[in-house]
Amino acid sequence: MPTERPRRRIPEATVARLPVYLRILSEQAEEEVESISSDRLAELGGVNAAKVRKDLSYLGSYGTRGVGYEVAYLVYQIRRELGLTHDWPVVIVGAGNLGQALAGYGGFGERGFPVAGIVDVDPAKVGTVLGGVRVRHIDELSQIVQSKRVNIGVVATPTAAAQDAAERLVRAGVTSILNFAPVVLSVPRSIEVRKVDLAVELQILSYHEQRRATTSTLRSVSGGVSGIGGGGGVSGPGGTSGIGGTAATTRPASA
Amino acid sequence: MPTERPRRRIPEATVARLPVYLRILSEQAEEEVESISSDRLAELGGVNAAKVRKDLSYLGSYGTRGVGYEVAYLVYQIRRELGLTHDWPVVIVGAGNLGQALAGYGGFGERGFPVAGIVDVDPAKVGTVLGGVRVRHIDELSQIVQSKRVNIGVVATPTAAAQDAAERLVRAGVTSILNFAPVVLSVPRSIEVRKVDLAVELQILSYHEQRRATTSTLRSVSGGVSGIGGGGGVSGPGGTSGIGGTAATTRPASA
DNA sequence: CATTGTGAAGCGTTTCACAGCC
DNA sequence: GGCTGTGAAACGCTTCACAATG
Repeated sequence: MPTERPRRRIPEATVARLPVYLRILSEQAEEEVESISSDRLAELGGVNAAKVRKDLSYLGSYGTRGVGYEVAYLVYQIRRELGLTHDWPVVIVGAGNLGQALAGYGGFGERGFPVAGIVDVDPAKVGTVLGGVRVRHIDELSQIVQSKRVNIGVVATPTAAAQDAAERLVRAGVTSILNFAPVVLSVPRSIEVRKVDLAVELQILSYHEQRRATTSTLRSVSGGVSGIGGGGGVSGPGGTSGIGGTAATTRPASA
Repeated sequence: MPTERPRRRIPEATVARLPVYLRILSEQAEEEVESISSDRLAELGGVNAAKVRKDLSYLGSYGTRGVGYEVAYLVYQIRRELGLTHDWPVVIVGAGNLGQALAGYGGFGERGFPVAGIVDVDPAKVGTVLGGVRVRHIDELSQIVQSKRVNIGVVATPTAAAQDAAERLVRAGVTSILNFAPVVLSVPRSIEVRKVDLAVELQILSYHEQRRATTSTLRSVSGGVSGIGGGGGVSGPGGTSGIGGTAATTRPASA
């Protein structure tokens, strides 16, 4: 049993799906499922089975032909590959609506990302407690990052303050940033940035809604919606769904 | 001046970037900038200039060679293409931490997505007011969707309740869903679903952090971080940044 | 014989490079 | 001269199809 690290560079698209497999596999493990086929995993994840196999193949060959994958082992391998063998404390900048929600949302800590601290510029907010974490002043950012060994920062400030927040995070020593503000952050190339823009997501939906209305002007206003919750199929109309962020073209499995 | 609708199908990747251009262009318009080149727009958006030009070309040929694009006109074209010529009221299911933050976050309404309603199963939450909107019981969902002509629903429930929420939304007549719960929703193919999973984003960052640690064990602990905020360059190390969700390979412009 | 693992084909996206135009 | 618009090349991701195999 070789515990060697896979040398290959894993494609970004695959990296983005591994967390989804991981969640599904963890659920299966809880339900005492010991083995799973690529077909089943694909069904649960709303993806193509070939994609699942290719994705998993980047981790190494951990399946058994004719049988499937051992759930527990796969969970272990994915965790290792994603660097989830230990916790990654995060620091949140901005204790507004969003920052509060993030701090209060238990799912972060549960999934291995405990909130090491939350900071704000506004002295009025300092001292209040959110999700068990006391809000501290932004000047204490460096100290928090250093003492708690934080690598990941979350920007949850208003748009105007986001760039400054990012710069402070970088100066404090953070190397990855999750940005919720609708701006493109300017940071050194060595810093990994991911952006989540809620308005953009809605605007993409708006595009499809608009298209629906334009493409075929004739259409029964609330056509055949039903047949929900049946099998395991998933997904939007050749659009984006469970896995794959922006460019997943998913089709239901239809067992 | 042809106001004809572009016939071409716009690639999904482009659709995902148009909102970003739109935001930048709107900002430029506010600063009284009348004309902009693909180079400048690329710089501000953290993308390649060729990509900007190709993206905009799908809208039609609205630029002027040797000059650039007229900001106001481009704003108008992108809005039209994205279906943002009118508002899209949204309904939020789930008045927990996240639902509250979303309702309280003014940015939604400002960007053309007013919160038409927020519902919850918990009677204790019904009646409370969030961001100016009173929480109503989930049984009133259909009525809200019908009377306010809502097309877009937001799932902000705990994981366990998400599938039910989605089914209710679909039954109520919603045709697009923005899902914040970490599950793959099973809905009819005709429904457009987009998913935002905060834990997944963090896990992707974790992967890169882990990789950083593994790839080259020798490295100055807090190497050359500086040179921030200088020009207009952007982006991560060949990874994801401003534009492009999952698969943007951005490189700074370095004027 | 069911299911994995994977070359190879297919497809969508990005980038290049330059002709076309103001 | 500067900048757009776009074929064509390059790239990465997805899907197919089937040989390999427990």
